[in-house]
Amino acid sequence: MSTAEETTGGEVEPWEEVTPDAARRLLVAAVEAFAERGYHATTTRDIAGRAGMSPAALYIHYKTKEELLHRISRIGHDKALDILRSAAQREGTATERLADAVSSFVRWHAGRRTTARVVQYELDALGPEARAEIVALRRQVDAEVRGIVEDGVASGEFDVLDVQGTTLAVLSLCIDVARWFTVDGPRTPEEVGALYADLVLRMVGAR
Amino acid sequence: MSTAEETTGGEVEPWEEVTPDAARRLLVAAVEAFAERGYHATTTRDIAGRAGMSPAALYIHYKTKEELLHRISRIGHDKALDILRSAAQREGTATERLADAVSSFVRWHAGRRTTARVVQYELDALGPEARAEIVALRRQVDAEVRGIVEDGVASGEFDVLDVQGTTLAVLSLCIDVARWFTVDGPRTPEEVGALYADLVLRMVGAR
DNA sequence: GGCTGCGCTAAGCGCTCGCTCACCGTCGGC
DNA sequence: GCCGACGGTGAGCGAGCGCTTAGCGCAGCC
Repeated sequence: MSTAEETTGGEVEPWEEVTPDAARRLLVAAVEAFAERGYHATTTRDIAGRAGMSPAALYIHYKTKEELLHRISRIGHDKALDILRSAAQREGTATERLADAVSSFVRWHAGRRTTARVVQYELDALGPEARAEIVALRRQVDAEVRGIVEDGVASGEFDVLDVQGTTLAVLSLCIDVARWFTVDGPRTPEEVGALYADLVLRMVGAR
Repeated sequence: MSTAEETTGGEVEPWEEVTPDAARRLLVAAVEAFAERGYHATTTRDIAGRAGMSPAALYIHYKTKEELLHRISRIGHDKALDILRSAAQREGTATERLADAVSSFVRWHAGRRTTARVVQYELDALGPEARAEIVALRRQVDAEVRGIVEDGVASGEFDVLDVQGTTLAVLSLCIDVARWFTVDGPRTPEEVGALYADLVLRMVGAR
């Protein structure tokens, strides 16, 4: 496994699905700007400038500034869901699968922190239709984690009183990594992933 | 204990320290607007409108829109720190104090969710000086929780490998309540507080 | 070599933003 | 009964926003 994969939860080259090249450069610039300043504080001139283009160029590839956020959010949620599904569907005990899910999910939130910030914290800036689409993806994210917790309870591996509440707390813990993590900090994404996997196994009372 | 106190972590009447009355009405309106839409998406016209005043009235009581955010953030952080200090300094075992700290901190984040959202998620909208002041308060918040965890480790009540990392995770878990909690949800602030206190005691390996 | 289509830019439109200013009603002190 | 202080308003300023449009340079085709 390459270093890039280790810090991105399996993501080799991000945004490679966005074409043509100019559209990808604009999208990457938007991710950086949105993560740094927030969607509403970011101007289309700032995005275009970071991509080395004129403000008008943005509107050749995207209809509006909101469409840019929508695309980022959609691709990011797909990726996050992918990561959790890979962990949930692998072979192994519920304990192993939960630890894998948490550590890779956390590695993604820390390693690709700019993307994760936009994905997790700029949801409210989307219009009703786009938000509804993303909320549906988030429900699937919740379902994946809840499934592993339920498996662990059923097999007697876990000791959990409130499955839905505990699932919510586990996801909440992972998601908030995108808020506080910084590359200047004392921990690598891998270390945070390992620490969090341990903490979550304690939360579910894994034996 | 009254219902108001139960859902606000001891806060009887919020913002009573803000005078005169018009300044408090503007500030309460700003908290609602910032929590709902975010600082940058909120206009001074919106804030004034919610307070039943003209846009110009805002500038009689506050120098800028940012000063409003600063005051909200400062008062909110003071309150949050108060809540944690009360729990940390009470008599009892580290286990009891940590459970008390987490449940009351979470009750505040859930019960006064609008305030907590602004306090926890609009920090980046502040200028450098104001942000530095708030960051110092947040370090004190961290120190309070870390103190309890260290006490528990010293007394043998807790089993924690990484004290700083675990403290960070505990606080992160509590803070993120402000993001997902809603009054329409299935849980009351008290229920979330109790659930989270239990989860945190598991995280620190309380016997 | 001339033509066409496309990615891109320079300029700028209409609008709304944070904020200001000239003015006004009310109320306590004398 | 008049006056100054103060909290408030209506109108609007300059700036910067998201987005549009007319036109330009260049690669590909005949």
